[in-house]
Amino acid sequence: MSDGKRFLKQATQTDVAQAAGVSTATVSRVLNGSLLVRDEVRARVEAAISALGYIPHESARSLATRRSRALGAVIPTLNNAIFASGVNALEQAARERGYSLVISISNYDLDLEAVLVRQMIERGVDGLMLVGNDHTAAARALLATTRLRHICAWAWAEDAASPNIGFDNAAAMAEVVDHLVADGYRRIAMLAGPTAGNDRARDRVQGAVKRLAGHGLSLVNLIETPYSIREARAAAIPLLAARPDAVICGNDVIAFGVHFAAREAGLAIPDDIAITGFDDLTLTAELSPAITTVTVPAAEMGRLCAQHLIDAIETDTDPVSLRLDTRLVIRQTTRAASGAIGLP
Amino acid sequence: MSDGKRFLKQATQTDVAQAAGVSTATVSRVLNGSLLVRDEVRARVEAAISALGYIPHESARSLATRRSRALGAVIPTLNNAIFASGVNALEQAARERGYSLVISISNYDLDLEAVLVRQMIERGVDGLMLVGNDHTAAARALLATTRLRHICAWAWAEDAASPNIGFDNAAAMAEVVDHLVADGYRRIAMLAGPTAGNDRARDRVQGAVKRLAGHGLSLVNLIETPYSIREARAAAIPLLAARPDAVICGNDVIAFGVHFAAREAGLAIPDDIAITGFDDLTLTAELSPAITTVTVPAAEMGRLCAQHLIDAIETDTDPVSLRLDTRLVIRQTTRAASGAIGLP
DNA sequence: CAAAAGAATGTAAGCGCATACAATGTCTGA
DNA sequence: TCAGACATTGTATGCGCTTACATTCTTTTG
Repeated sequence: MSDGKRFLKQATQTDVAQAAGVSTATVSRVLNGSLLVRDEVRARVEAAISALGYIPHESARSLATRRSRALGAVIPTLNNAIFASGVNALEQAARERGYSLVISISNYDLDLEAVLVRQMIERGVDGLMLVGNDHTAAARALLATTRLRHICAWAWAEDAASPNIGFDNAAAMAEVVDHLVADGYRRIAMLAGPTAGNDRARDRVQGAVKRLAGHGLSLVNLIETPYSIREARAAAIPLLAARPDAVICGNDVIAFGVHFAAREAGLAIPDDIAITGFDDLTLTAELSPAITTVTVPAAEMGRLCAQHLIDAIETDTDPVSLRLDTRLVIRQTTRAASGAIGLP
Repeated sequence: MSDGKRFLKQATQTDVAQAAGVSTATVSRVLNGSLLVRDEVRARVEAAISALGYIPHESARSLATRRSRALGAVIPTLNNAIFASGVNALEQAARERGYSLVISISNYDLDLEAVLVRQMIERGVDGLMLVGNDHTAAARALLATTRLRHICAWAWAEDAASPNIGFDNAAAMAEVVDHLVADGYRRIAMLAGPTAGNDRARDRVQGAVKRLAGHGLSLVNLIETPYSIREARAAAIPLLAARPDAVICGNDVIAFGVHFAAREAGLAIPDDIAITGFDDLTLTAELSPAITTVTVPAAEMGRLCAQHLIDAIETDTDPVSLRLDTRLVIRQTTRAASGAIGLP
C-alpha cells in the first residue's frame, strides 16, 4: 500500500478505555464477560467499542493469557475425502467452542510431519490432532517435552504412545476377510496403500494377513500402490495376473481403481472377482456394482477430537483414548454372504 | 495435568541469552538471520538454543512485529473435493514461504462468513482467501476498514469489489452450451446448485441461459439442488419429467446424481440424454460413460492465492486479480461434436 | 599513532492485553 | 450515624519478543 494508509492504526483497548472514560481493565472485563461491571458502564464500553470499530488483538491476548484458543491439525493430505471430511468436522466442532483451526499437510512424510508439529508448537496451539501412530522420535520428543495436548486419530492401539481417537484398522480388515471367506472366496489378493511410515495401512495388511492365516489361507498376491485411482488401476493389472477371486483394497480410492480395471478386463463383479474397499466414501454406494466397504467414522473422529482436546485444555487434564467402531457394509462387489454371521 | 508439570516453563529468549552469555537482542538477531553477528557468537547462541530446547513464541513475535506470518482461508466446505484440493494447494504454497494457514468453514452461509472474517482479523492473519464475490456488507466493511489483504477465489468478474483469482463461471458454462447445441441437443435442462448467496452458481445459470438465448433457445427446465449426489439424484427425477435431451449440471457432484438417476431410469447416455458436469473431479473421467465436464484449476487457484497474497504482504502492495482459464473436456456423456469448433 | 569510521553487541522501550492488588464507592446493620 | 462488608473500578506489571538507539570494540586511515 503506497498510500500509507495500510498502517492506519487499529483502535486498541486503550482507545476504547479513553472513549468510554474507564480504565483498560474495565474494557478487558467487558470483553471477557466479567460479572463485576455495572450495566451502565458496560453499555458505555460497548458503545465505545462499536463506535471505534475496535477488534481485539488475539496475539496480545495469547501472550498475556498463555492460551491461543486455537487447535492444530497435521494431516497427510486433503485430497482424500476421508481426511477432508474429518478436518471439516474438526473445524466445525472447534469453532462451536470458540477455537480456531490451523492446519498443515505432511504428504505422508513423517520427517516433514515433525517439522510441522514444531511449527504448531511455535504457533502456540492449545491442542493438536495428528493422524495415526507412526511418528518420528523427533516429533514424539517435541510433544513430550512441551507437553502439548494431542490426540492421534484414525487409529486405535492398545499400547499407543499417545491418546487415540480412532478405530482398530486390523480388526476392521479382519472382518472383511471373514466376510470374503464366508462367501466362499479363497484366492484373495490385496492391493494395499503404501505401508512405509503408515501404521494404518500396515495394520490393514496385517489384519488381513493374520485373519486369513486363521482361516488357513494366505494372500495370493500383495501389492502396494499410492492412493490414486489412476495408479491403483495400473497396479491392478499385475495383481490380477495371480488370478485372485477377490481383491481387498487398502481404501476406497484403490477400490475404485480395481473396479475400473476389472471392468476393463471384462471380469464380472462379484462373480469373477470380488472387490472390497475401506472408508465408505459416498460414491462407493452409488457406483454399479456398489462397493462393499468399511464405514469409517471420519466426521465423528474430527468432532470428538475437537471436543476432547478442548475439554482437556479447559479442565487441565489429559485427553483420553476412544475406540470407535467401524462397520462392514456389504454391497454388490461381494456375493451376499451365505453364512457370514456366526463364522469364527 | 494434575502433576503440576503442565506449566513447566518453556525456555525463553532470556534463558538462551543467559546461557550463551549475550543479550536477548543478539539471540533475536541470530534467530532472524541478521548478518551482524560474529560467527563465534552465533555458534554459542545456537548451542544454547538446542541445549535448552528453546522454541520461539510466535504470538510474542507477532505482537512485536505486527505480522503473524499466517494466512487465512474461509471456504464453504471441505466436503467437496474441489475446495479440499484448493485448500491443500494453498497450504502447501503458504508453507513453502513460511506461512501457516488457518481455515474456517462457512457452510455457504454468508452471515457466518462475515463472523469468520472477523475472527480471522482478530487472529491477525496477514492475508485472507475467500471464495466467490458474494459477501455481506458487514464482511466487506470489515475488510475495507482493516485493509486486510484478501483475494476472492473461484470467481472472476470485471467489476469485482475485491481482487479475484479465478475464472469466469458464466463464460465456462456458455462454452458448455455451445458444445451441446453444436452437438444437436435442443431440449436442454439444468440442475443447478443453490444460487442464493452463491455468485458462482448464479453465474453458471446465467451463463447457460444467456448463451442459450443467443442460440434462440431456453432451458426446458431449471431446478436447484444442494451439492450432494443423493439429493441431486432425487432432484433429477422431476427434472427429467420435462423430457430434456441434455442436462447441464451445476457441478460434478450433481452430475454424478443425474448420471445415476438416468441409468436407473433406463435412459441411454448420451443418446437419450446428455449430461455435463463442472469441476472435472477425478472420477468424472473414470465413470462409464465418462462425464463431459469443465476443468477448473483448483490447485492452481490455491497456489496462486498463497503466492500473490504473500507477495503483496511482503512488498507492501495490493494483490491483483488474475483470470484463469477453464477448459471444456468432452467425454462420453455428450455426443462428439460434429461442428462445435467454429460455431458462434 | 591518534582519530574517525565501521562492526558487533547491549540497553531499554514498547507491542496490546489480562490480572493481582489497591483504591474507591455503596450498602448493610446496629 | 458509622464501621464493616461487599461491589465496582483503577493502577501497574509482565507475557516474550523486536528494534531504535546507545555503547563498546575493531579496524582503517591520514
